[in-house]
Amino acid sequence: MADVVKVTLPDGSAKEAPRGTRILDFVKGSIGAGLAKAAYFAKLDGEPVDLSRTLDRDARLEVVTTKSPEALEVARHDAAHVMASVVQKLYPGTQVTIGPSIEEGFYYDFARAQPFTPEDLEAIEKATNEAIAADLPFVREEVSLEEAVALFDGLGEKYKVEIIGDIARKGAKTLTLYRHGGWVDFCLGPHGPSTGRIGVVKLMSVAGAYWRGDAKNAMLQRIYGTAFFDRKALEAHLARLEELKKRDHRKLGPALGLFAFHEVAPGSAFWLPHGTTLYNLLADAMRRLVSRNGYQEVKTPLLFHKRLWEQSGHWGVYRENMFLVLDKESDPSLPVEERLSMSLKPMNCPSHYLIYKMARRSYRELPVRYFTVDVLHRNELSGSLGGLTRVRQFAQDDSHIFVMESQIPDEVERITGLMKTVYGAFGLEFTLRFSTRPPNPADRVGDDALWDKAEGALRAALDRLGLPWELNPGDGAFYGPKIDFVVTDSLGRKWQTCTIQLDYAAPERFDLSYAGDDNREHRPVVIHRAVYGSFERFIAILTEHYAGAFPAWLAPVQARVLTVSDRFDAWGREVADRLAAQGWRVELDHSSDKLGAKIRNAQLAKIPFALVVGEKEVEAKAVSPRRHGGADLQSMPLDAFAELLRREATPPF
RNA sequence: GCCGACAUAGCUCAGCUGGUAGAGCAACUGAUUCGUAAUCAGUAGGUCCCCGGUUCAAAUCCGGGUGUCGGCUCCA
Repeated sequence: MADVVKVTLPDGSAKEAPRGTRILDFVKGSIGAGLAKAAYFAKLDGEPVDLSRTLDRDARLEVVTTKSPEALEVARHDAAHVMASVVQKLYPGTQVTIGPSIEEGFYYDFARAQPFTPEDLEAIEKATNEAIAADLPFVREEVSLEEAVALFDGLGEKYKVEIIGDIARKGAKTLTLYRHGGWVDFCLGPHGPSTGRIGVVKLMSVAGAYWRGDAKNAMLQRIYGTAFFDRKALEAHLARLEELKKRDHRKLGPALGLFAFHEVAPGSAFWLPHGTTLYNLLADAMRRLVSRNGYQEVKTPLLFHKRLWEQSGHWGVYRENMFLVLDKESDPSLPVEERLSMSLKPMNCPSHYLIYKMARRSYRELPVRYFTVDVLHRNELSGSLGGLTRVRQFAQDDSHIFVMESQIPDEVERITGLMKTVYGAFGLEFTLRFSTRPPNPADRVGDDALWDKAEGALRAALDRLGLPWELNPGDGAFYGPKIDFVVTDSLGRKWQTCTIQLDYAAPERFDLSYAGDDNREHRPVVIHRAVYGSFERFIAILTEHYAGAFPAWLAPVQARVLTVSDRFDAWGREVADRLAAQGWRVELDHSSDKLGAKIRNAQLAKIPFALVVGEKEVEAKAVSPRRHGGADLQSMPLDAFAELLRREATPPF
């Protein structure tokens, strides 16, 4: 066996090193001191490893420096370890569980009878940063599972012992320990070289979290934090959080008169005049779009007898989420549970199936596309309600499309076309995620042949679209595979909005059929789809995306006329009236405020156009528009402004 | 639902260890008639989330409830 190993670098060049050389020493000696200083961890043949590991075989070596997002991810995991060590020092008797790095930071779950207070958090943060300053090396050690159990059992860490049991069941024989200072935890690694390299840690919040996320398990204390290599990056992150807070639809919605909540109706919004305008504009635009695309709008009952839900299967699996209603003519001697035999609909699908069944269908009329904007109710857990994104009452731009199997690819393409039109109009990027059958056959209906067919059809449709998509194996609905649209807003946040779901099960349950060209009965396939998703959630996304400054076509008030003084109110009034008569949404500010104040108020109300009217404008029968955001347009005749509105404020679809 | 925090005027917030509730903005009234992000003065506005308890006395302390917010596996 040669006592040198060949190390291939990312640029393709190869170097030799004595077998057993530490990666960090190799980098320092054979590549450069600068890289060694910036290095955080490394990859050997693509596998992440500590810099303290040795080169024992020929391998490709990639050095990951603190410039890489991957290094930050590792550093945050390092930070979780350091914080946990500090917590155990400060609060003896606290047990550790898990502490992963997450998208914007890290968390660590602790088992401790007493919750952490905000003051505790401050103390922990301070001590964590002190431990970082102490620059303790992370030391890796591999031990047998028996040794590990003995170690953690001895420390009284019963959650850790439980995790080791899981690891043993997965077939592992050894465990890697990481120590810093006198503290020890186990994890896959890698870690950075030492605590000092982490940078700066900021603790964000405490929260309860169930062990393994299951409400049946013990409640743990979770501490969320984040870490950055330098303070500046941390401050940028905190500034971004501030910006998010400013854009929060829960704040902007009531402030702009869009919607409000009241404690007598948790989870159900009151739509105020401006919000109702916005809601209706979105609904009207969608109605026009779908009616041009072969959809038929229908309205169905809100209240149904439970027999419908028994047939659809909801009564078994979804009953917890439905609002049940007492049938007062039911037998009073029956238990209340049985008298609650009516329910508010949580979904539109079954009623669309019933409409489909109200006539005998021919292959000639497929695809049949029903569209409904009706109020739906779902009884979400009180603790999960929040703003417009998690509500109990909402409406979807919901459709169910009945197709022959051969029509699936065309129909999916057609639906995706709608998505492109709509999301393009809002400047929202989206990516596609294809979810396939749940892995456990017990969690799905239909045999493998059916699933093969359904997945094949969706995949074929995806390929034809030519849009990039990623696979999300095993995440399909129990009745069929689906395509999810993940939208990215102006702040880079991702939202799962609409889905296209193939459903082979519902046609069976409801015995749906159509007469084919062979004059025999066939089963159609149902496609569930929504473009906005729910109006409530979509308005929340748009509000934050636009920071409340909606484009002119959507703005509840499109223009506000500002008179320079009340000598010009008559022309101001006429401007407002004439624009309103043409269907534009206009207000007049004839208060005795000075122009500067009127401008300011119009800006704060995020109205797209402020129309200044003074002496010049009266003489010229003109207005001087000023865009939200400050751009001052030249004075123009009123008709020219109306033309500008026609160009900019007409719904794009 | 569970864990934690919070709840004072329309909004943003102050109100110390218990002693008759305050500011700014908004609103209203008056004056001002003004050219691109705040004119001045005055007036009014409160079930201190709700229900109990302790106390001579509760926004404040205690208990219960409601609502809101942060969370409740991105799995060593």
